[in-house]
Amino acid sequence: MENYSTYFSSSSSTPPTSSLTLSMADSHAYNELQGLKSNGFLGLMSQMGVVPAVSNIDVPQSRSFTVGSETDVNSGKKKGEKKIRKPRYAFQTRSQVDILDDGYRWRKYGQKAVKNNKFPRSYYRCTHQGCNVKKQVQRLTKDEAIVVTTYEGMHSHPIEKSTDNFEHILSQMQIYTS
DNA sequence: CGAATTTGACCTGCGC
DNA sequence: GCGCAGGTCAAATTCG
Repeated sequence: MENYSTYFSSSSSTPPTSSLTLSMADSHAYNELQGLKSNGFLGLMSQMGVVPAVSNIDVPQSRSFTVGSETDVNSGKKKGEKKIRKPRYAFQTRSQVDILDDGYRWRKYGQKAVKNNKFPRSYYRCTHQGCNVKKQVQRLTKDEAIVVTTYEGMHSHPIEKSTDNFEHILSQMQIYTS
């Protein structure tokens, strides 16, 4: 069921916010694309010459995106290891479905309703062992056609499914890099 | 039968 | 210190 794509073609009467809006959380600290070279989805984008950009995501409530801070989930007691920065990459995608299959296998582990959003936010985790990549999918309450997918972490394993399909989808999308 | 989803509870950080 | 909001866990349930 590859229901995504579709909307990307209708670029005629759609505002700049439509299509795909690529944005990086906290470019300030991660503009070096550490490890972004060839890691599945993100790597794919860098191959296409996509440059991380900010200021594309227009979030009225900054609460929605806690960017600029390490998502260290170490509760209270941390092992005192090196500060592992946790970059998060947000993607605004115009799609009618929430599930944007990027080739990896995700297991949903939670769903919460956001305060200023009438739509719930879904939390996914990569099912690969040792792969702690997380992603959360959220829909904008203003434009329910916009789905924001936030990736957290990097995959350290090959994609399980054929990327060809996704590449094809990407080719249909317009990526704004400002 | 195993894997993935669902859903409420629980935990933690932050603001007041 | 309390309450709110976001994030995660885990048991039960459903699906393939």
